[in-house]
Amino acid sequence: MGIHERKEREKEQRREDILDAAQRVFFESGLATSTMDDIAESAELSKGTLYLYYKSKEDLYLTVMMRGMQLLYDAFSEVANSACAPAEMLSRLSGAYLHYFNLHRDYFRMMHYWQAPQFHKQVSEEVKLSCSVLNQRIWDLVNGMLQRCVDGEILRKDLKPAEVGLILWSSATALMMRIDSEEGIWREAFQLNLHDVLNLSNDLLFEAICTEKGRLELKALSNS
Amino acid sequence: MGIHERKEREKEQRREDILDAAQRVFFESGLATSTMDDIAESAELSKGTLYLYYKSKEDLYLTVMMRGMQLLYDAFSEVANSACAPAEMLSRLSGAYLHYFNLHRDYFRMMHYWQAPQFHKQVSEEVKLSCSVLNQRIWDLVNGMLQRCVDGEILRKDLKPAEVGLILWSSATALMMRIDSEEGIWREAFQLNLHDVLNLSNDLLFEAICTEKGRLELKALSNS
DNA sequence: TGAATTAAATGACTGATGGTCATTAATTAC
DNA sequence: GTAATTAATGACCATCAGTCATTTAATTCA
Repeated sequence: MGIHERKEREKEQRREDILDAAQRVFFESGLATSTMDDIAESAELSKGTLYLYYKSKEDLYLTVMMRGMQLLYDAFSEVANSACAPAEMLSRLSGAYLHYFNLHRDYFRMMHYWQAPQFHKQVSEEVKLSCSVLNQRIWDLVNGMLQRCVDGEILRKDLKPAEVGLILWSSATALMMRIDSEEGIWREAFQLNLHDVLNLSNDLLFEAICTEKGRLELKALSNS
Repeated sequence: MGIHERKEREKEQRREDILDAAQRVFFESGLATSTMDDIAESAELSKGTLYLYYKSKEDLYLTVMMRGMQLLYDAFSEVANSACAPAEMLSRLSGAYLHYFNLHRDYFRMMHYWQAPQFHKQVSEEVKLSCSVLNQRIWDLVNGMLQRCVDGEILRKDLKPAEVGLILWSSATALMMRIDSEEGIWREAFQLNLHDVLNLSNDLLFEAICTEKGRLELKALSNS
């Protein structure tokens, strides 16, 4: 009796269709100015139906955001699974995040909301938990890679992998946020190209956290 | 004819009273769950009156936030005006930001909203402009100090002051955001004290952006 | 096949809340 | 003391997230 299974599939499909519609609307208008009626119209469903699949607008927003987190996970995963030396892996990891930012700016932007609970009003515990779990998986993946860099004597042994990851991630993300919302201002007021600043910031930090061996290998990679 | 002036003063006072009330409510509940009725009640005024002084809830929120920006400006200003050597000034500047974060966490938190326009819905152009101007003044102040560090051969000559400022600011702020909302998670999941990570991140960056002279003077300061 | 049952979808409705405006109250001017 | 001006009010409006009684469609089973 495959009817039950077919129905499950259809339900899952509907969930995805709604998410597609929500994504279109949120990408277009942001959280504040998107309405559930807009999303319903875009999905060609009634508003009530949206609520059969998602508990609140904020849950829907964060569920779209999780697609973005999953893409980031996949990108990092590919780096982690590529059989390459630690130094190259570190370089690729950093490159993957930059690539993600340029390619998936909309998802990147949504992640701020997750980071700032003071703007949450109707986020369900389930969705909060799902986000946390996915977030944690990304960090575990990154920390694993960084641990391999420590073991391979690319990163200084006196630094914990999580510590290094957090430092690199923080400075890069904060600069990306600026690029996203204030790139023009910084170019005009201070003659600064924020993409260059981001590269510089990365270079400085790598310089500071790598072993001598790591510095040499990274330099060799960037010259090749 | 002092009546007109007295009225101006009273109006200004009322504006401040409303802002005090808004601050109490926003600090207590955040933007999303605070209501204009709450603020009106806290101010012992009718809701209509609030709108004689502020155009929208979001304007009110950002005006409270600007108090926080002004406090930061004042703190930085004090550092800039203290007659001390560039190295000590740099050290104090960094310390002032950390002190600000610990002392004025509520204001610090509000600043995320300003940084993320995708969550704006009713922010007026006037208030946006005021925020930008104040923001710019802070950056001018910081850049002036950093320029003095370059001139005093504390900071590397090949780095633009604005570049250095942005890099230091970005990494510190992103870590502070984590401390504010996820301190417990990082302590439990990764045995990381985020305050230590923040210090480490600062040390690494200072190491990378200072001249040899600067490194020595900063080390001397931290030992004294 | 068709009546009975279950499941899915609907959209009119409710409640909350940001924002408005005609009216009232208070102050000032003459 | 009265007219004119200014400030404050709160009932009201509009929007929109979220609900639920009803309808529609699909499935079961006699």
